[in-house]
Amino acid sequence: MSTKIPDPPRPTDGELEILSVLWQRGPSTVRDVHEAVARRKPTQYTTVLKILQIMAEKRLVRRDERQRAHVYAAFRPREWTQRQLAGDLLQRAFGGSAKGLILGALSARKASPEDLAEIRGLLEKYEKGDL
Amino acid sequence: MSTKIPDPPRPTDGELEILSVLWQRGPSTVRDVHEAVARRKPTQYTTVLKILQIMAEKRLVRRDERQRAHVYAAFRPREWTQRQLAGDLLQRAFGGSAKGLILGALSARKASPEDLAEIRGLLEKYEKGDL
DNA sequence: GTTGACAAACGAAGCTCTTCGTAGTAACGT
DNA sequence: ACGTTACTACGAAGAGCTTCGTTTGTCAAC
Repeated sequence: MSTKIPDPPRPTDGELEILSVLWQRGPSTVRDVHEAVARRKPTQYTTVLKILQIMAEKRLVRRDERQRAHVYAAFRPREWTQRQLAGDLLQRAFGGSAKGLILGALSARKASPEDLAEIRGLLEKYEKGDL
Repeated sequence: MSTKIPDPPRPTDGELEILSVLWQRGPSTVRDVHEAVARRKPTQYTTVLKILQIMAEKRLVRRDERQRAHVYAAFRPREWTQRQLAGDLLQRAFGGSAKGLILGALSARKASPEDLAEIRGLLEKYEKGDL
């Protein structure tokens, strides 16, 4: 019998910013995260710490307390959370129409030819059911 | 010289729910919106009213007060807001990678063959710069 | 005009998110 | 041992979102 782990809630803006750092850096101390965050936005060390603590309660991150400087890591893989967020927005703002969301994504930001090629690849994979 | 209208802020969850109703129904009274919302989630009339009032302040909706029952309408076209939301999530959660967002959208929700065909159409249009 | 209905407006409470100051605590160098 | 540094923990304030009860205003019918 497996321990049931409820899905974590949708991360807030601040939490997502921190998750992005963890996705990029891998398991990190508060100091690491703070440095990364503060580079883009003046932020207090304890603010980052507090958010990370709350995220740990919410199971958005996992905390390793074996060292004095605790090490935090994203609880779910990046892809999992991203899929969650995409699906959530899809549902809430696009009435479930993937077409609409993709149109929005394409028009909101320039995609390179390489991106487009990759996207085509995704479509083919998807049609074959490989996704 | 045109009067500058600042972009409205990103709608909250509750606001987006109401926007969806307005997108679907077009300009509506509070009563109309409330009926639509209450069908999916027990909600008080005055709650919907309050949120609509706040949305009017934020310029998320426009209010026509000529009738006793004020008529509310989305301030920006649906497509505009959707593009905004897609771009925002793209930036915040996918590091600007449209590929990632599209992958997320596809894997989060089943897309029909017709959808896929339309998406291909979008890609072609996009490559031609028609978007 | 008084009453009844329906609508907007107001005010407050509860909650979450964010932020920061401060206090406590463990490790380290001298 | 002592003071300094680095880190966690705690508490509270401020803002925004949501919710709802209550009040105010308007209109029409009698």
